[in-house]
Amino acid sequence: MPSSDRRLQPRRKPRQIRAELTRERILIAAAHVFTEYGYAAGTTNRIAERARISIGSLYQYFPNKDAILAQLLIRHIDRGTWTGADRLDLSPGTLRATVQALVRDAIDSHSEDPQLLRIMIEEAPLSQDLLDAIDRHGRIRTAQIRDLLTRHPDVRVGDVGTAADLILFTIEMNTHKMMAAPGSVPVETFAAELADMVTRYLRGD
Amino acid sequence: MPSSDRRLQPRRKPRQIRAELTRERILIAAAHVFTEYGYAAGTTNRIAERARISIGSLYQYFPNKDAILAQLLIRHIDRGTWTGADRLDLSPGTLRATVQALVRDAIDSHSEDPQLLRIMIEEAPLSQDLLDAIDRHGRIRTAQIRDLLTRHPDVRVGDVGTAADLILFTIEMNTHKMMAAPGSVPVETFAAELADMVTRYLRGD
DNA sequence: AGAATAGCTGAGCTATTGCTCACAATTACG
DNA sequence: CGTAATTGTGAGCAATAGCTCAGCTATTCT
Repeated sequence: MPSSDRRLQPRRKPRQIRAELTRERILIAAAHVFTEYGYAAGTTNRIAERARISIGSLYQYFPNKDAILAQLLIRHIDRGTWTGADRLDLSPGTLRATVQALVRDAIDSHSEDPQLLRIMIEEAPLSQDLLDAIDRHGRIRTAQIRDLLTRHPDVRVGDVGTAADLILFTIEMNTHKMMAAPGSVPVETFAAELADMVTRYLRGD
Repeated sequence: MPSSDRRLQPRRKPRQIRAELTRERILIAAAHVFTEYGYAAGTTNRIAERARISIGSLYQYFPNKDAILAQLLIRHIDRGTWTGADRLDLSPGTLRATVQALVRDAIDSHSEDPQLLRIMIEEAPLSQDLLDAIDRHGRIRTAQIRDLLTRHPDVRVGDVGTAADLILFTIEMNTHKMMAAPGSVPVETFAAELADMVTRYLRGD
């Protein structure tokens, strides 16, 4: 599934180890700079400075600023610390535990660098390709959850598709908020309440 | 509670009707331009052009670009089509209806211009004053909901404060998503499921 | 070693943006 | 009227951004 957007492709493929290292330093620096300054104020010159390479080098591996952030986001999506839905427990009486596993997954995927993730999602001007990639990822997850809801004996909701959308988004956003603005409520407490809400919903009274 | 941030105050107070009209045209144009181009690409010159006034006039009523968007957001907050919590039904067996009223409020406050609201919240560099205003508004709502949860006979949750935070945010974000990306699911269906989820949570099994 | 290739540099070009200011036009008011 | 106050104008300034390119250095290959 190759990206069709030329504007996100590097102009040169690194052929030496040195080059690969430079590319990596750029990405690491970019993550730091975006986190610290946000996307708009995270200039390419600042990234190059932080990576201790010249601005010219940066533009040998990334055709433009967007491509740098795109690469970071792609990596985050691909890494996907996602508990395969098929590995989740489907026996009766375990719905609560199943939901808790979902919540934990969400927390895990946010705990690495919540600030950067927030910037990538909220501030960045995402290209159509990126949006497609995110969408694809979302569809896969939704399908998995829908399948899980269909097969779990304790689940009683009207439309499984709607329910899957609803709980995925709810878990995602609440986790996102919790990680981005920490301190207001203990993580464990909030996670437990969140799991409660979803569980009670799925059990259908 | 006057704003202390000088950078958001207009430099001149309009004294003639003509001036008031100009100010209004700027705000209307800004709403359109921000909606169409986003915040970063919605330049002040574009706003002036659309309002059919000169860029100089724009800067007589707003000290900078941020102030324009701040004014739009303030207005949205102040308008607040908010069903007073005290007007909500607290008699037993009506929890479902009460929650539905909350969901409807959220939908109403988003339906006017969801795209603009998204931009204001997600793209704009909000000043501390703005953030404070939003925070204040949020606290008031949270307090109202907490009060409601405490007094409603059908509500059975552990910590009322956490529950209030959780359901307000969940309703807000799900509504936000539904209005911003329309078409995927019928609004009524989604709203009903959302209300179901919250209701079942609050009833505590 | 020497040529060829790959990688790196950074001054500065081009484009754009938020915003100013000297001035003109309009309105208020005696 | 005539004068002062208010409102409106828009060329252009200063700052900053993304990005290029001519030339340098490092590595690889024969």
